[in-house]
Amino acid sequence: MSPSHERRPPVMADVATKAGVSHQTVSRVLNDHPNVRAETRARVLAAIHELGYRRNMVARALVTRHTRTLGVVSFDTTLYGPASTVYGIEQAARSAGYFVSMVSLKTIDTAGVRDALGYLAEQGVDGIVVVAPQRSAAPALADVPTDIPVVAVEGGHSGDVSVVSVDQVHGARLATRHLLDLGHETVWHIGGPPDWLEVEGRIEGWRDVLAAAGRPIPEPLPGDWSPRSGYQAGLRLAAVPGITAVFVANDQMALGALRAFAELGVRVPEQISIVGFDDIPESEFFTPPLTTVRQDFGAVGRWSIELLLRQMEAGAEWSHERHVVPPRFVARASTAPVHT
Amino acid sequence: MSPSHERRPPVMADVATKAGVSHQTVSRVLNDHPNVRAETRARVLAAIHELGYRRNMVARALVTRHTRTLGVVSFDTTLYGPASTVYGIEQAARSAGYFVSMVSLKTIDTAGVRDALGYLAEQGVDGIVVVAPQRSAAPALADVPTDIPVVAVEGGHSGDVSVVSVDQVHGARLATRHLLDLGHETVWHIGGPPDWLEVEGRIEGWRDVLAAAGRPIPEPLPGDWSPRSGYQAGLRLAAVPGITAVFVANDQMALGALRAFAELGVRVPEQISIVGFDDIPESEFFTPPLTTVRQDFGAVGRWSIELLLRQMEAGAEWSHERHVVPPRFVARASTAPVHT
DNA sequence: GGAGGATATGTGAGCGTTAACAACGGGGTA
DNA sequence: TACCCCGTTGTTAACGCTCACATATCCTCC
Repeated sequence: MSPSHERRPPVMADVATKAGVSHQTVSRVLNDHPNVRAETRARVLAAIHELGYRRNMVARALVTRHTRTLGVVSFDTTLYGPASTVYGIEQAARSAGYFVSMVSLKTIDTAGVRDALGYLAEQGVDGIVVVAPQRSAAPALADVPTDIPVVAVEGGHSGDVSVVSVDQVHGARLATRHLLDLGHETVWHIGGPPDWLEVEGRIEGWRDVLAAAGRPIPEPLPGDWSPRSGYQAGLRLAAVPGITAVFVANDQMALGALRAFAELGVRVPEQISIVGFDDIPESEFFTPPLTTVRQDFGAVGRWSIELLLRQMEAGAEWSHERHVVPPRFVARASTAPVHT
Repeated sequence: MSPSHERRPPVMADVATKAGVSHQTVSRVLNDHPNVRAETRARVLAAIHELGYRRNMVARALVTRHTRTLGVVSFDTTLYGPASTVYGIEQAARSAGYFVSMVSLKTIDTAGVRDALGYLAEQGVDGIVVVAPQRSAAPALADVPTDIPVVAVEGGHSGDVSVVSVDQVHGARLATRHLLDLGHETVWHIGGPPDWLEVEGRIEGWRDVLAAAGRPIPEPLPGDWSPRSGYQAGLRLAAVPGITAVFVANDQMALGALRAFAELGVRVPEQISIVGFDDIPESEFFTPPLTTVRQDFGAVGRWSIELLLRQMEAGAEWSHERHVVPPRFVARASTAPVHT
C-alpha cells in the first residue's frame, strides 16, 4: 500500500491513467498539437482539472533545452531609471511568453557582473539583458558564454553584443542649445558618477554645443545622481560670479541644486536657469517645474527584449545590432531668457 | 563520426571521463561531499575548469525537487515603495542562495494575481512573496497551491499566509499627533487609492488621533499616489477656509500639494503645515524639505524573505507568522507651529 | 474492395542530474 | 589471521517530460 499521507502532486501519467489515454496524448493536449480528437482532448482536460494537475516545467526544460526564462542583470533597481527599464523588460518578456529572473547588483564591478552571468547561465536562461551602464561592467560582457544571447542596455561600444541605448549626446545637446538660445553666455554642468557611460555622453553633447558656439567651457562639477550631491554642487555654483545657467545630469541632482539655490535666495529661473535629465514623474512638480530631457526607459526595456528575441531566433548567424532611443526635450518653468 | 559543428556544452559524464572517475564522483565534488579524496577532487576540478563545464541546474532541480528560485509577484515596480521592497527581497534571497523570478502586474486584480501564482508554481519556485498591497489581491492568496510557502507584503488579514507589513496606523498617528502638538486645530488628509490596504491604515491612524483629541474630522481627499493627484487635491484644499495642516498619504502627492500651494501663494509651513509618508530620497530636498514618516522598505523585503525561508524549513507544521516593521517620524521644514 | 494517405494514438528512449545502494580496499581490534 | 568498519568510489535507477518512431483507425479514390 502506498503511503497516502506523503502524496506527491499528480504527474502526466496520473492524468493519462485517469483519462484512459497515454501520457503522450496528455502532452499533446497540453502543447496544442493539432492531431487530437476533440472528444479525447475534452476527456484529458477534464482529468487535468479534476486532479489539479500542473505541468512540471523543469522536466520540460530538461528535454527541450529551453527554460523560457530570460535573465536580467541590473544595478540598483531602486533608482528610477533602472527600475523603469527593468519594468519595461519584464512586461515585454512576459507578453512574449518568457519569465524573468532578476539579479540586482549592489556594487558594480567586472567580477560581480561575470558571476551574475555565470549563475544565470547555470540556471539555463534562454537569453540575458544586462542593465549595467557602468564602464566596469563592459569587460564581463566580453567573455560571456558564447552560446547564450546577450543584449546590453547603455553598454559600451564593445562590438560583441547588441546594445540598446538612449542618445545621451543628443539629449545633452538639446538641453545646452536651449539654454544658449535663451541668451545665456555659457552653461555649467553637474555630472554623474564618472564610471557611468551615460555621463560621458552627456558631457560630450554639452561640451560640443558650447565649443561650436565658441563659448567658455567651465569645469563640470562631480555628482553621484543623489539629490544631496546636487545640493552640494548647487551650493558651490551659487558662489560662481556671473553664472546664469546649469545643465544637470539628472533630475534628482537638479532637485538638490534647486534646494541649494532656494536656501541661498537665488531665484530660479530669474537668476539661474536649470535643465535636468530623465524627466522623472516628480519633475513636473518641482519648485519650479523642471525643464528637462525625457528618456523613455520603458521603450529601452521593450527594445532590449525585441533585440534579444531576434537574436535568439536567428541563432548562430546573428550579427550584433544596435538600437538608439531618441530623448525628448521638455520645456517647463526652470529656464528663462537671461536677465539683461 | 560525431558532428563536431553542433557541439553541446559538456556534461558531467564528460568531466568524469576526462578526470578518470565516475560521474557520481564529479557530482560529489560539486556538492562538497566530505568523502572525496583531496587528490581526486583536484583532478575533477581541473577537468571541470579545462572543459569549461557548468552544472545544469535544470536537471538538478528535476531530481532534487528544488529550484532554489523564489517567485516575486509585485505591482508596478516603477514606484519607489515596491521597487525598494523588491530590491530588498532580491538581495536577501540571493545572499541566502536563491534566485528571484519576477512577475510585475500592470493592473491588479484577483485573476491576475492568481495567474501569476499559477505560472510561478509551474516553474517550480520553492516559495513566493506577493507584494500586492491591494485588497483585490487578497482572494487570490486564499487558494494558492497549498504545497508552496507564501508570504504577503502588506497583505490583508486573511490568516492563511504569513504577512510582513509596516505599521501604517502608527505612522499616521505619529504624523497627525505631530501636527496637533504644533497647535493645529485639525488636520486634513489626502489619501491614496481606496483599494490599497495601506491607505486604510493611514486613514485609521489619522482619524483615531483626531477623534481622541475631540477635533473635527474632515472628509479625506482622494488621490492615486501620483504628484498630479496631490496637486489637484492641493488646489482644492487651498480654498478651504481656516485650513492649517494636511497629512498626505505619500511623498509624491505631498510634492504635488506643495506645488499647488506655491502656485497659489500659500506659504508652507507658515500658512499650512504638510506631512508626507514614505520618505523617498527626494523628500529632504523638496521646497521646503518635507516632514514625513519613513517606511523602511528594505527591511520589509528582508523580513519577507526571512519569514519565507523559515516557512520553507518548517514545512507542513508551519503556523503563519506576522512581522510588523515600525515606521519612523522624520521632522523637517514643512511643518511649523500654527500661526496665531 | 483493396491500396494509400491522412488522422489519431501508443511505445520506448533519453535529457543531465542526484539518491540509494553496492563494492572495494585498508586499518584497527579481538 | 579473521573480522568489521569506515572512507572512497562505482553502478543503477529514478525525476517528469518530449521526441522519434511504430501502430491502429478511418476515409477516399480508382
